[in-house]
Amino acid sequence: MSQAVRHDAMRARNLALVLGEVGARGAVTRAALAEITGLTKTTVSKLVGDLIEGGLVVETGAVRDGERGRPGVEIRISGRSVAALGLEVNVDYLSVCVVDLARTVRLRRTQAVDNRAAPPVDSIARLGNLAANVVDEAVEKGLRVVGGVLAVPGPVDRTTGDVRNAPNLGWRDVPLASLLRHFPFPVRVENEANLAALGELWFGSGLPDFLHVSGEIGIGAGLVVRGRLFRGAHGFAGELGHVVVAPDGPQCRCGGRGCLEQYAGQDALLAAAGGVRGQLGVGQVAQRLREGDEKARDACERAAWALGVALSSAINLVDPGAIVLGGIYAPLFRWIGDVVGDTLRARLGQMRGTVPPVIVSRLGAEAAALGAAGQVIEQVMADPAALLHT
Amino acid sequence: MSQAVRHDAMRARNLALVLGEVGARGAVTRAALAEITGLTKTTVSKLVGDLIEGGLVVETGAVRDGERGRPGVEIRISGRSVAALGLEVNVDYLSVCVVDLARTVRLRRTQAVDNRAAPPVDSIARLGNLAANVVDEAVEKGLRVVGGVLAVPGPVDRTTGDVRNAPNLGWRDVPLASLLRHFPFPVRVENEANLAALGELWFGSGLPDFLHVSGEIGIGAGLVVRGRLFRGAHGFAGELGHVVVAPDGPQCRCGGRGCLEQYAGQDALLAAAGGVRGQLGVGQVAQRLREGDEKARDACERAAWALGVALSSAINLVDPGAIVLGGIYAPLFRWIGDVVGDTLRARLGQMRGTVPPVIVSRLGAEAAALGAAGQVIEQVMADPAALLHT
DNA sequence: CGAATTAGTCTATGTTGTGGACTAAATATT
DNA sequence: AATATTTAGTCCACAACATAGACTAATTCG
Repeated sequence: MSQAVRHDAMRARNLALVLGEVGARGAVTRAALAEITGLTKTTVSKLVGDLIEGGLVVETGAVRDGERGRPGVEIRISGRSVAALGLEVNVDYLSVCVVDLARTVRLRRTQAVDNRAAPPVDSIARLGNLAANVVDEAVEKGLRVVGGVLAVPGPVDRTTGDVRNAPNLGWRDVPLASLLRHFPFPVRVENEANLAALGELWFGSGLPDFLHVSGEIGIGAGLVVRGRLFRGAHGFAGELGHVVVAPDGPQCRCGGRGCLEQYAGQDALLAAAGGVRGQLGVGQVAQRLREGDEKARDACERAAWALGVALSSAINLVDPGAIVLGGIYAPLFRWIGDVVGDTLRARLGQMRGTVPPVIVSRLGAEAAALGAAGQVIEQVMADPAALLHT
Repeated sequence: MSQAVRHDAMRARNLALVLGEVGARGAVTRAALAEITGLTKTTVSKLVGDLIEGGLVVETGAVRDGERGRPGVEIRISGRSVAALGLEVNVDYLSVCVVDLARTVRLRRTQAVDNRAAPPVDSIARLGNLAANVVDEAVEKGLRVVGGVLAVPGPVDRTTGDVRNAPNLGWRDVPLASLLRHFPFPVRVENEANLAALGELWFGSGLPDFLHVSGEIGIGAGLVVRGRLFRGAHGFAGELGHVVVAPDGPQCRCGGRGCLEQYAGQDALLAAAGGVRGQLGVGQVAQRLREGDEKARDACERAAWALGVALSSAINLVDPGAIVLGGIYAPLFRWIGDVVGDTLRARLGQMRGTVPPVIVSRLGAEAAALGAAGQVIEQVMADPAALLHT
């Protein structure tokens, strides 16, 4: 519910407005900020003063742009004080990163571990260590880590922050509170597919509207509309893997039949490409494709067709601005992108003038960890006043 | 983009906050409002004073609740001053209504016309007349009509307000500006499925989260999340009719195959129920069903199964809080509701703890016109200051 | 009937943004 | 080279709005 607006809330909003404009434009003078925001020069000066004092922005010297008149002083987001921690547990690796307020990745560590084999407690402890080291390093660099978000591959209970069920990890009711309380700043938990989409938003293509598809063992999707994540009524939106491709298709572990996952999930794709389960990785499939392996090519085509079918349903329902393929689809994009696009055009082209473009994510496995850190940064950008007064 | 907050914006927001609280609770005293909103009694008194002066709320006498202390004076939304016009063009009828700020329907007129047969200009003129009469009557009742929204069955260009293509009506590039400028208040155009969903939100079940399915010739859906309509990147979200049921199913007019519309659209349903096209209405099908007609029953079952399949994809993607069936599915609900529910449970039950309930819309053909008027009311509630200062 | 209690108003005060005057620092003009 | 013009940023008096607490009003309890 929206809250009452008092003087402090007014100030908080205007601070966020100015900070957001600085972030969006990279470097702006106070005078330009006044014109953009509609606030007076006086007010902008005061707001910028507070932001500088809080270390959120810095003056970067006068601009000599050849225009006449006194040159303005450019203001930029400061990357030297506030930072955020991103954490990720996934099936076969752990990853942490520290991102500063200017959205520069300052530190990152990835550790290959089979988290299905290890008990959850061990994985959590290992991640905790990794993160503690990275945070120490960040502090040495003069950064102030103000928050963290942990990405887990499965639905997260939005109220408690616990993981109810992460089938890919084999986790069930894992209480993450112990890990999260380990730090001197708040740490939240969030679904990995959602965070990968946000990673793409803040560190990838820069598009404000898209559906990001994370192909892994399951297939998740994160919908970003006008720069904001769509979560649905309970926070479970984006289960693209169980969208129907063929209602009488192969049995799926979800209880349904013919779900996308059975055609384009990692296991289905690898099996169709001719690997014994667990013996073949996506990297090797890409290698075989480069060598012209027909079985691998057919497997990709089938997966891409199914992905196109499921995405055509998704586009009809949620009308995304673009489709971004990530996860295992990124390395395979050369062999699936066109088939997906063709399938979409065949099913949607007549109805809509334009079909959303299908593009590949340039972010690798770190997408979710980046999105996690980015979410903290976003929170600071949305309410800088919260940081200034404490 | 969020705007700068000045004193007037602060006031505007607090006015909206107070008005919204009055609307949500039906009747509240100033003292209760102060406690609810966190504003001081002084401020609430001033805000309420302005709202009373503007005719948006009224005092309805002291409450004698048996508690000790001075009794408070209850404030309610006033239905006696501000009102909104809802208009709807559909395939076989025109409909207009006037709704007051208390969301009471004050006037409504429906006219059966075959708008496919008539040229668009005639339909528009007829609707204009109908609306002008109703507005006159409203004015006689002392109401001040502050805005209107027109519902059309097809995608609307959000920027110009023109209808690009309404296949069910046979309309193409119909410029509605002439009709819309006819009134001394602004009139916008909006998609009928979206407005039907909003009608359900404000005049129906009262749920804040649901997917409303408008079964007509096409099948549209409107997604409401936390009391707000989800539109997607271009405003074309909710095309449930072209969600894939079977990728190699019957050819659809959209260019795809096996779209939901081919199984559960009005034409498909009536054809399967044994009618020659145009000879049988939904009402008669319901009659036959009551009489135990097997062909009609099988047709409904097949449509319901397909609807369940498509909805399971939709639920996986957008995670709605409930499914509300409207349009032609409302009179047929007795014969399709269970099959839809069973299909959903079979496909989703294992994955999610609970499957969204499938309920029937209690609103009839007026859903969209009500939603249209409701949208104007909502706008007033969201920014009452805009009305007060002019 | 007076004490206690709650509703609502009134007045002085504080916080924030505004608008215009003012100072500062550059380029253009003479 | 000196002066005018232009733009950036600061300063100060003022206005808008919310706050806090005193005050008045209207009720129930004892």
